[in-house]
Amino acid sequence: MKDLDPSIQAFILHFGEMGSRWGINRTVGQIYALLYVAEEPLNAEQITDRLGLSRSNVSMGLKELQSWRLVQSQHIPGDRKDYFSTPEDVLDIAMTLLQEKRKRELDPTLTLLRQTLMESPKNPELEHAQNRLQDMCNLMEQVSDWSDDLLKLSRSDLQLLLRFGNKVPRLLEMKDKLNILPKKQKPK
Amino acid sequence: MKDLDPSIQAFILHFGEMGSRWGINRTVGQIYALLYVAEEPLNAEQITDRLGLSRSNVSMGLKELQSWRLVQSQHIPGDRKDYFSTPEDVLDIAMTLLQEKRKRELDPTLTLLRQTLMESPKNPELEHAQNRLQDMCNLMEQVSDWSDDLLKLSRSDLQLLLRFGNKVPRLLEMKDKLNILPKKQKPK
DNA sequence: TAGTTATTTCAGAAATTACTGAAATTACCG
DNA sequence: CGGTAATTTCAGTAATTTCTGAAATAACTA
Repeated sequence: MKDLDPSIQAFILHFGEMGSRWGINRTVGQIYALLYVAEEPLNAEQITDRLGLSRSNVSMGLKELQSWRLVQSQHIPGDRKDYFSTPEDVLDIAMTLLQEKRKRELDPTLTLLRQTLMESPKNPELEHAQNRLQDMCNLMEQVSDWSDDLLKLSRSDLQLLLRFGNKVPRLLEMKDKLNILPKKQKPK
Repeated sequence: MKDLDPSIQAFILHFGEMGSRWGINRTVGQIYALLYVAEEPLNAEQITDRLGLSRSNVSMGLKELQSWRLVQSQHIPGDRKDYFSTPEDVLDIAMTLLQEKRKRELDPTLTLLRQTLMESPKNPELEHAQNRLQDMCNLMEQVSDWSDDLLKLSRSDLQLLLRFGNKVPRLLEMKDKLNILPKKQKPK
């Protein structure tokens, strides 16, 4: 791993190792980390050199990261190479991650659950199972709706909400007291 | 896979396949799914039989699930075997998951980032990198604090919050208008 | 306690996933 | 177009992870 300060190197290696927990592989984690701290967009060759990976591996890794929308590519006029970079804004990054994770880790299961719950149970054991699936389905739908709503918030509302933290419960109390949100009202 | 209704079988297989995306393996996913829909706690042998896995694999899978606190074991008087089950309440399950995911997927990185940010940058390139890491660190800390607060909520507040969904932004507006939250807690 | 049953461990096998280099494809330029 | 540089694909290999069966350990009972 060439030309990299030890602390940056440590960061890149860490992302590589965490990659497997996060559902990407080591290479992909490293490429992301490198691009994330880079001052300028980098081309595939530069990435290959700095990380000591094969060119083809870098190509595949970049493709993967693009499929997550975590890196973007751009052309620099007068240069044939593709240059890659990560979005500046960490909140944007987090929202993209939320969206992609939901798509990959939640939606498929939600689909299956809804499908399964269409059938009517034929015996007590099945009925119990269906109840369990219904519980899971309900919760996942709520989480899914929540994340939808999050994704629609403006940047400033998002920041506000994040900074709120432990004050959310107090907001909830407030709602009771002030009776602002009608109990059964549909979303507009 | 014996004695299982096709729809339940589909559910178990699906959990097995999703397992790899969720950071557990197929076997662990299947065991969890089976226990989740079971009417009664099951012992390791029953799991082995119904899923067609090796006894040792089931043992390891159960250990893994216990390390996630997603299944609990209990003794049934007069029976030597251990019986395993999942918590009843899906909200409990979700909160456990949140806690464990944070511990495994967020905390280690937060630790590394904080460590790295102790050092002072020696050149412009490093300074840029440190700024990037600082941004990431701040966001992750906010997410971490948020989840802490979530975990402290009562069941009923949690349910309320979940059902809220898209009304959260309205709450945020409200906060401005009503000036309820003390300003002393200015986030740094 | 010895005898029995249940569980865990672990080394090797099997399966899966990641990585590489060579070849094919694409993109660009004159 | 033809030539060149950049990228992607893909078959084979390497590395990693998962799974198994046998052996060791632990838990219980008479």
